[in-house]
Amino acid sequence: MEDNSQVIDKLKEIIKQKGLKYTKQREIILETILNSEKHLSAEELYNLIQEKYPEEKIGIATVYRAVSFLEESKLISSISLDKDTKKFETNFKDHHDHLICIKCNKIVEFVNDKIEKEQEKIAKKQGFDLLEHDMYLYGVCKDCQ
Amino acid sequence: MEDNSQVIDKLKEIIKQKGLKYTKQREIILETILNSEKHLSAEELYNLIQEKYPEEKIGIATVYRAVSFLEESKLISSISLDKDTKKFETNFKDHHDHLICIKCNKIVEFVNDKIEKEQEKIAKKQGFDLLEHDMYLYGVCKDCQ
DNA sequence: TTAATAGTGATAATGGGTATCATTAATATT
DNA sequence: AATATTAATGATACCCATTATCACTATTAA
Repeated sequence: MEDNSQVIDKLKEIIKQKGLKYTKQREIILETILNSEKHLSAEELYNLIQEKYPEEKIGIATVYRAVSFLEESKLISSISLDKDTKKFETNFKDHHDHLICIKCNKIVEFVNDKIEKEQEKIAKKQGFDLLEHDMYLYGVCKDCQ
Repeated sequence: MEDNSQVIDKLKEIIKQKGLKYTKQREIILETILNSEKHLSAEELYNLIQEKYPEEKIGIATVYRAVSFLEESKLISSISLDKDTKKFETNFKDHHDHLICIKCNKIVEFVNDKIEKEQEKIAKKQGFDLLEHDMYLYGVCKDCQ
């Protein structure tokens, strides 16, 4: 996948720049996140990898370590809702915001130009050069009402 | 404190309406949250209460139960950042969003009606009943550019 | 090829949060 | 006011996601 290899190159850069070591495990873990349509918990990542790369035997501790490293390196982000464990997604999808059901934790992603423009205005008015933002809307979805 | 007693009245109402029982413990826990300037974890709440109400002996389990009940009742909210445990604050402060400078960490609070209305629309379109939201804008402030 | 050491896998340990249960206390009824 | 009902509490055992430990492996630089 064209896009993935660019992100993986970033990982290589970061690792080299920090004087660390590039491992197959980190690559597989990052790639699995890149290929996923949805947010994945450490546990889900672990299971997915066992299915998809049965010849590798990546331990759950390595998954936790990698995910922590990748987040620190700003290649992925996490959200943690309620009693659920933390879930991860790549930072290299098109930008989107989140609408989250507080009952079933379903996540709907969306983009809204009006809001984006308004944010830009707010920042400008305060003299800020706007770089990015996070927006989470919390509510109850149709199924859970 | 004038304000607190109004919120405590709400608690009494909710409890009566649900056919539950009003206890000193829940009142103390809610009051402690209302009086705090900052977000408190269950542990911090427990310690604060032991200091401030040494004659009471409120168990940590009761703190967890109360906090969970209060959040469900929409009297308080929680956030959980990073590896931190969940922290609670009253819902009876003014709502605001955050504009944050990534260089000097300055935080500017703001409210924007247009965005609030747009959020409501987005949620409605997806069939969600919107309850609350978090919005963080990240950028570089004038002084740091 | 070798040396140095970061990374890994297995698993023990940790700790925040929950379940259990005997006891206490709030409410409704008499 | 006394009583019956049952929700709430405190103490603590328990659970389970995450982290720490440690012997071993694999990557990098020389």
